[in-house]
Amino acid sequence: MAIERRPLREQIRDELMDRLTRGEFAAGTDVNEAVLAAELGVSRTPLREALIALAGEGVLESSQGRGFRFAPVSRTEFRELVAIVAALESLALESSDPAHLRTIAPRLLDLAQGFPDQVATHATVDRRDDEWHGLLLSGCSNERLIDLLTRVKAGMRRYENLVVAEDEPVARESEEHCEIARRLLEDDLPGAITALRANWIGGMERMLAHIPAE
Amino acid sequence: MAIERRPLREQIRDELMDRLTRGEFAAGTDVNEAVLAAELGVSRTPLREALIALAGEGVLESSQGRGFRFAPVSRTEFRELVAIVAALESLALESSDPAHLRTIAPRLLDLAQGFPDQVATHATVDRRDDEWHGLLLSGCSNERLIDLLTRVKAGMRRYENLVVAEDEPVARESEEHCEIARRLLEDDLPGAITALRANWIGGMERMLAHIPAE
DNA sequence: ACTGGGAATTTTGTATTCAAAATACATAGT
DNA sequence: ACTATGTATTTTGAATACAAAATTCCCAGT
Repeated sequence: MAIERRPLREQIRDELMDRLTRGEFAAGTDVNEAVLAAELGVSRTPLREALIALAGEGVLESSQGRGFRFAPVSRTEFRELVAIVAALESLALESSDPAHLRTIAPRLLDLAQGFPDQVATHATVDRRDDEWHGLLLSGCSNERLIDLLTRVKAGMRRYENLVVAEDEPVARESEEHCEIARRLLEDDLPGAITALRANWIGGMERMLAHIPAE
Repeated sequence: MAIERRPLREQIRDELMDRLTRGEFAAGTDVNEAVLAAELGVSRTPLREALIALAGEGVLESSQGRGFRFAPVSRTEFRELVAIVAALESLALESSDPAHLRTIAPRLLDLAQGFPDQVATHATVDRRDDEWHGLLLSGCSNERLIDLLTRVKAGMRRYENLVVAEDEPVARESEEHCEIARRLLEDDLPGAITALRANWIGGMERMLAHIPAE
């Protein structure tokens, strides 16, 4: 077994993202470095390094002398982020190998239809969604693009746990994914991209209902 | 006069980007933290914070125990970055207020035609180009997008000083900018976007000639 | 001459300390 | 009672100190 040795700052970053996804940090609240460092069992140095990395992704904000705070959420910013992700995923799809897309299309369709269970925690829905989009983009060889997408999506993570209960949205999302997969099956890349955009815009509007007006 | 007080890490980051743009750091070379910190007259702590921020932008890479190094250049990565920037600027243009675009179009045209001086250092050409694109995107209200573009472009900065001498490219660039401006004057947003994409792709190909095969 | 092993040295990663802001608190004055 | 001002406390920002790798260099052995 290859023992893994990653810098503490990266482990901390991941741990913080995990906690953020679990909704442990309220948007807009300050980070107390000493307290958080103690809680994680590390010193402030690597913690601050992790905080700076997260600030670069838009997860945190910082101001002179006042330290870091979890970035507040806003409808405007959410719309901005969705527009960016939609454009980037479109680019990723556009620059994917068509042959590969055809290969994964059936699996995408399966995944989209496959889990019709109504009872699903919000976290699992999101995880499944991430997985689906991950597969969709698996044929994109633009590494910087994939990297960028990952980071921008990290910046959106804090919006995920704003939605408390899911019901109709799951079905819609699933239907939209099917639509995209079907387009890919038919080798209709432009159609797939349009459907993908619609999926993001639609998901955004469904989500917006849960975000308080700023 | 309001005295400015910015964190050291940000000043260091800017200084490093400046030096990088001036070509003081060769791609692929290691950063010696102690030496660089001494040179800048700061301690390693804020320097490392700046390095981590720059690593998040792709300017630097890091690996466990081996510290930071300036990211090597590659034709592949350059193509990836250009594709990303082209897509993001397209989105920015697309989501700009058409009225505002019409307003700035004459100025864009002026700027594009205005400086036909053959003798221009590489740095001034780049600065002028940045300025032009900055004006082009000045009507984009998507702050996160502008932010992201700035960061991705920062990651491209190290490619700029690979070009040693300019000659024909300047004229081409200028001509392409005119084309974009003219489209905007005619309220032809889709046409402007297409021209913008062509501008990026064209600039990329001109640049690629100067990047050694990996 | 070349390879392998093992100190010595350098360099990074993390913790701790120190200094300077910012915040909270208390007290005096109105 | 409220504001203002000065002081204590907390918290961040930066520097230093320490520990753990990684690298270098040297020498023995083949």
